Amino acid sequence: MKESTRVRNSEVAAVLYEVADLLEIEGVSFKPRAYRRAAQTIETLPEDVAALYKRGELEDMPGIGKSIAAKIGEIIETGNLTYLEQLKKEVPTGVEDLMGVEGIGPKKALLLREKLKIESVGDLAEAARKGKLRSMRGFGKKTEDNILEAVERQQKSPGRFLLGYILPVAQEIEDRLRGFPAVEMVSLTGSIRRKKETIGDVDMIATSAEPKKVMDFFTSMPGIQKVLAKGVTKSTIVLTNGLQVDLRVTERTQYGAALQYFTGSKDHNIRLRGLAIKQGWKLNEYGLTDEEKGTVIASVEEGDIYRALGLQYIEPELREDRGEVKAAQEGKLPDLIRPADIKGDLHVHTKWSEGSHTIPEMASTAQGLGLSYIAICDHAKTLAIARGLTEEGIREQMREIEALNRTLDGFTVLSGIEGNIDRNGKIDVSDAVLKDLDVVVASVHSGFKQSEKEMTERVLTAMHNDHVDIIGHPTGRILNDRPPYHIDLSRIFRTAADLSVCLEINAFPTRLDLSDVNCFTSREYGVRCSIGSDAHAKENLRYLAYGVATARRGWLEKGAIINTMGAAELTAWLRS
DNA sequence: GCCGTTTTCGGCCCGACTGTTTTCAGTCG
Repeated sequence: MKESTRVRNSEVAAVLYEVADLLEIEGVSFKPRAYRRAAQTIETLPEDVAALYKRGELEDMPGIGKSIAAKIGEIIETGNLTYLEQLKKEVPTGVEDLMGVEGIGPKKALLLREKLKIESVGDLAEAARKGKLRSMRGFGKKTEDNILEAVERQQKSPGRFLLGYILPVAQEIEDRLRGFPAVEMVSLTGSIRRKKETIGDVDMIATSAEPKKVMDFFTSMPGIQKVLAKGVTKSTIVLTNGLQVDLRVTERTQYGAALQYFTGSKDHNIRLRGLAIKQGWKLNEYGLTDEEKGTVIASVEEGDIYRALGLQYIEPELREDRGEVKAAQEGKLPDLIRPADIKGDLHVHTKWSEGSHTIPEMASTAQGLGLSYIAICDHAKTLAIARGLTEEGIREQMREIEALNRTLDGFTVLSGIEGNIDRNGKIDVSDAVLKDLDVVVASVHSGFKQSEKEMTERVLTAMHNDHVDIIGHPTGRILNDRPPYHIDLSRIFRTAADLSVCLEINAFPTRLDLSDVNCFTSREYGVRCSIGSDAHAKENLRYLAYGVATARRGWLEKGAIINTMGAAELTAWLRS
């Protein structure tokens, strides 16, 4: 197959996801889940789906049977899927958009389209303002008001919230609840506990003997824009920044079950329920129970539930139904990297280029965070916009670092650079300078529109430069803003493993690049990664934790991450 | 549409809350 027409795994997955969405609108049961599961399998495939297809091995993959395999074949052969085209014709235009509005599901969306000819969110707001919705069965004045408000919120909303920016906000609410006397235990749950890169809303649970008091407290905290729901055990608020927060209150004896249940993911829970059903048990937010005998098997602590189901404890970051339940059954879960394993930060900017703080300021903040080294990796000359360093500048900075290191105790500053990879794969710093630096990161900062072949060759060329240690933010994506550039990651992974060049897990909240899914597939190749905060100010150094979270979501162990080594061991390894 | 240590057909998670209803459907997670 020609390079230019090669269908990417992500594109095949996207088609399957769309089929799932459309089937869901049509009210078809079970099939949407089947298509989503298949899409997820394709997404996390360590190799090209086309290669698998050619070998006739598609049906060996989890969630892919005869029917979906044939459809994937059609996508690969023709770039199209007639089944999807047909579904698109069946589902009236606009219905998908309408379902994006809070409180509108498939039933209401179809009804609005059918009865009122509403095709867009704009139409919907217009009709609501004119009071046209309340005439329809199942709609009333209240529904109309809520829809209007939901549309307004949606229009103001910045999309999904980035983990790195929203976790501190969520933790503040958590602390506030913890400080309320009627609250016993409190925890974040949902996607924020699983440390997903973006968060739709924040879920939390608390235990209390007086749930009503807790609900009153929760729904009257400062900074609330609207209370969406307030019940005895469950309430939902919207903060002034548009963030939605759900709180569930349970009894202390059911804390573990609630924590497990509300942490999800949905697919992970469905799999667990399946295990429970096989035992003749039932699993819900109140506990794992044997209905026949009327006994509670586990509910107090989360770990009890996994144990009772015959599983190793599964860390929240792994609960995405990517094979973790099977691995836990077999006792083969990875021993995930922990934040405390990280000894240093391998991507730090300073005032020398576009950073806000000096080298000593960054070093002292890092030491305060428990790190024992940082690598100063400012931009080089090509990035004039970021005040990139000339070669003389780099030499001068190296002298400052050397002098600083003589004054530091128990901490080392490594000299480094974030070189720019030009369109031909050349680094904008000469070998003579590169060879004297401790750490060389090389990244793509421009020419994102190159073809996949060009981009891949470009980065491979950079990797073949003997002095390059790390490829920075390897896919160039910016969350909520810029998709990854087209690059053949399987070739990058293979070469990274062959040449012992590391791939960065850039921990900056807008990047998280490599992504969790990329990390997951990289394991198959034996790639080593580095985690770097890409800090542009001392306050950013804490972002390192989000890189660790991404690595954990990608099943990575300590050994896969080079900055779990101490400074001496690391520099020796980089030189070898 | 997939799957299987109850297996090749019959399952596939389940409860809270809202707003509309007069006993429940729709939505959400």
